Amino acid sequence: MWCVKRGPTTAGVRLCFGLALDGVTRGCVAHMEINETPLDINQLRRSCRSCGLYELCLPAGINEADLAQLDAAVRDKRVLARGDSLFRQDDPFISLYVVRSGSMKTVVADANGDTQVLGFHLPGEIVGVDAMAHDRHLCTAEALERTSVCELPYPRLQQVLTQVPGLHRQLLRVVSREVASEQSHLVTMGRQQAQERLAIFLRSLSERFGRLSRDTVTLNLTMSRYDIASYLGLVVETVSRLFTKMEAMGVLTVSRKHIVILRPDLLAVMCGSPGLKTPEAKQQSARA
Amino acid sequence: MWCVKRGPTTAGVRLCFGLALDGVTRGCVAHMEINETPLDINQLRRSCRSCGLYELCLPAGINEADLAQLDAAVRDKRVLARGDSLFRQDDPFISLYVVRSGSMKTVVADANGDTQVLGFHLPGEIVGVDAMAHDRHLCTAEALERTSVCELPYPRLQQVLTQVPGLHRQLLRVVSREVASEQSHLVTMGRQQAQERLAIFLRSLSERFGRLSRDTVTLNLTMSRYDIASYLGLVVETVSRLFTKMEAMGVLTVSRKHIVILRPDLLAVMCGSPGLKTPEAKQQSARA
DNA sequence: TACCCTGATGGATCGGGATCAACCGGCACC
DNA sequence: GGTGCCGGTTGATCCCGATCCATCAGGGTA
Repeated sequence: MWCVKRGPTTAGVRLCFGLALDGVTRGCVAHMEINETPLDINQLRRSCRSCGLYELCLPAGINEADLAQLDAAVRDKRVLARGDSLFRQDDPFISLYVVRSGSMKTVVADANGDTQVLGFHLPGEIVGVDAMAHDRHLCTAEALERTSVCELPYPRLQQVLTQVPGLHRQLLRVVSREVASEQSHLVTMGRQQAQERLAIFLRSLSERFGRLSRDTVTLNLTMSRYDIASYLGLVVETVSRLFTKMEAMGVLTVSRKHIVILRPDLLAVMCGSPGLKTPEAKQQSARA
Repeated sequence: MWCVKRGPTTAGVRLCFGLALDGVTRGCVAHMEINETPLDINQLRRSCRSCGLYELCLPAGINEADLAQLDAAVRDKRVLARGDSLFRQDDPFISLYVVRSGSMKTVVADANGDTQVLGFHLPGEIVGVDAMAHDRHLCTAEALERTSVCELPYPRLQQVLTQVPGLHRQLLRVVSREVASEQSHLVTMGRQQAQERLAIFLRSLSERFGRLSRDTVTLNLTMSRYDIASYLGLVVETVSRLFTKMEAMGVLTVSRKHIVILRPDLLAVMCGSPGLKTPEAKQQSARA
C-alpha cells in the first residue's frame, strides 16, 4: 500500500511504502489491526494515509489528487500464513509487493535443489524487484509468520508512474536501496568472520526494528536457525555455537527465538572487522 | 550514451545502454574508435544510433523525436586512464554512468581501510546505481584500463524520464538486473567452494564477452589477481593456485592476464555445486 | 649491468568453520 | 503412555582455504 504523510516540519507531502503494522505500533493505526478479516478498500486507504512510518518515507512532490491515482495502483492486500509463498522462483513477474506486517524471507534454489536465503523483509520493505529485469521471479518469497502485504500490479504501477511525476524517482530510490543493502551483505559474506556476520545480522535487525518504532533490544526472531545460517553463508551448528558464545560473553540472552541484547555497545564492537587484523585485537578476540 | 537501434525483426525501436566498443567490434562502429581524441558530440550521437549491441538493448516505445531528448540527457563522454576513479566512496551522487569501452571495478572500503571489490563493469553496463538511494556513492569506481564512459547527469536524466514514457521502465529493468546479478554473486559467495567461484567468475566473464560479440574463449583479464580474489572472497594465493590447477586439468591455459578456455564444457561442470554434495561427485573431485 | 618494485606463483603450516554424530525438549499424532 | 519428528544444542574430528614465507618474472630506472 502506498501512503502519504504530511511531514511535521517539511512543507511537502511525503510518500512512502509500507504502513499499518500489527503488534507493536504507536499512534493512530495501532487500534485498527485487521489481519483476520478482510478490510474494505476505503478503510485501508485511511489507514494508509495515517501511516506512521516516517523512516520509510521519502520526500516526493505529490498532492492529494495524485494520491487517488496512487491508490489505484494498489490492489487489496494479501494475507499469508506462515510458510505460504507470495511468489515462487520462475513465476512470471506480475506485481511488486510491500510488506505491511509480519516478515518474509526470499530464497533461491540452484539446479541441485539446495537453497540459500537471500534476505529477510520487514514491514515497509519491498519484495520482488529482482524480477523487473527478466519478467520472471528469480527467487521465492515466503512468509515467516502471519504476514500481510500490499500488492502493486506492475502494469498499473507503471501507468501511475507516468502520471505522477516524482514517483518513479521514489521507486528508483527504493530499488537502489535494495542494491545498496545487497552490496553490504556481499561485503559481510566476503570478508567477515562467522561471529562478525552474526553480530552484523543482529544489529541490522535491531536497527530495522528501530525504524519501525519497535524495541531495538528485544528481538523476536521469526526465522529459524537454518534460515539465519543460510543467509550468513554458515551452517546451523556454527550459528548455534555463536549464540551460546555471545550469551556467555554477556552480550545478549538467548531463549529459543527470543533474543535480548544486553550490551549493544559490545555487539557493535563485534561487528567491526578490525577484530582480526591487528595483533592486539587478535589477543583480545582470543581472550574472549 | 543512450542509443537507439531498429531491431531487425521487431517492429518497435529499441533503446539501449552502451555502444561503441573499441578493440574487437563488428560492423559499423568498429572503424571509428575514438579513445585518444575527443570526438565532437554529433559524431558521438551517430555512433550511438548505429550501436550494434543487441543484447544490451531492451524494447521501448521510443521514436526519433524522443531520441533527441534522450541525447540531451547525456553529457560528453569521459575518458579515464588505468587507475583513475570515476567517483569515490562518499562522493555526492551526481550522475549515472555507462561504460562505453574498457572496463571498471567498483570497490568498497570499510572503516579499517581494507577493501572489497564489488563488481567488474564491461561496456554497456551501468555504474553508480547504488547511489540513488542515499544521494551519495557507497563505493569507488575505478578504471582497470583506458576506459571511456557516458555520463548521465541525474537531474537531466530525470527530466527526460518524465518526457519519454517507457524510459523509466527501461531504467528500472537495468537497475533490477543489477539486483539480480548481485543476488547471484551472493549465492556464489555463500555456498560455493573456491574452485567453483573462480569457474563461475570466468564463465560469467566469458558470457558477457559473448554479449559484446567478443571472443568467448580468449579472455584478457584487465583486473589483477588481487581484484579477482577480493571479488570472490578469497586470497590471491588461492586464486593463483586454482589457475594453475585448472591449467593442469586442461580446462584452460594461463599466461599472466591472458586466459584461453580450452574446455568450456568442463568449465561449466566446475561451476555446479553438485560437485561436493553427492558421494560420487566427491570422489570425482578428489580424483581431479 | 645492477637495482628496485610490483604482480604472480609455490611451499609449509595453522585454524576456523564444516562435517558427522549424539542428544535434548517440545509437540503432534495414533 | 509411546512414538516419531523437527528445531536446536553440543562434542569430536577433519579439511579447505588463510596465513606466512620465499621465489620468480617483468618492467622501469639509473
